[in-house]
Amino acid sequence: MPGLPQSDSLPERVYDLLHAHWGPQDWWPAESTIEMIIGAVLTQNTAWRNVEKAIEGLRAADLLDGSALLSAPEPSVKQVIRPAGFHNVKYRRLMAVMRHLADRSFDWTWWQEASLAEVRASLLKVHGLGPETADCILLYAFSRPAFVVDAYTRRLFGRLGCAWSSDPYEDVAAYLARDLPVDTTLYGQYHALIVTHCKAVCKKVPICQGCVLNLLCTRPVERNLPPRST
DNA sequence: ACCCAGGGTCATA
DNA sequence: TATGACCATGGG
Repeated sequence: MPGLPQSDSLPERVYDLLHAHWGPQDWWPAESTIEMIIGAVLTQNTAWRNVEKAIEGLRAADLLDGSALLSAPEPSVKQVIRPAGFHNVKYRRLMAVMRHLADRSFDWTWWQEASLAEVRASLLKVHGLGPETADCILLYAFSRPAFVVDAYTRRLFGRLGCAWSSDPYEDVAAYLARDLPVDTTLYGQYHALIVTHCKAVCKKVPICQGCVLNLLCTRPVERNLPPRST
């Protein structure tokens, strides 16, 4: 209906409500690019407070540094990251990422200047970096407009009637970003707001009383992703 | 004694 | 290709 005001899409409405309620989020909590990347690996399926302990341990040991991490003794690194869990797996993943970054001498020029698709593909080649971790790094370490989809995102939109539980990551991201401006700051805020919101009120057990999205929650409708064009 | 957390990989059917 | 097990620790 041309001429009539277009109603906002669901992702836009959710963003507006979350931003109005929780305010601007200060993300990613890291003092350097390498610290952000290390944190992105350590926080895989792990509560952030446990990651903080590991990161502070690394900081105290002067290990928030790619070269230092690569040359540090394996047992000592594992000991320090132990609070973040999965230390054997995460040690291997950290080393794999650091070696990958060492290929470009821990210089960020290429990461900042190559196309988003190229950088994403490069990150995904690293064993232990999946789509979510790669997009977090793209978004928060390299300020690229990569839309992050995590379990909270699926849960939150699931509450709003979106039947996405098993749709591919890229499909969900493409749908959510479709009606949003391509904007790094916006994407960064969006992901942070979803995490903040879900940690507070959108737990696995539904708590929709008093939730800021209650207006949207009241009448869940099946919202399936459109069929993939390819 | 459960369940959960800012995922990803691998083996199996 | 689609589930399930596994990885490990700390807090509720």
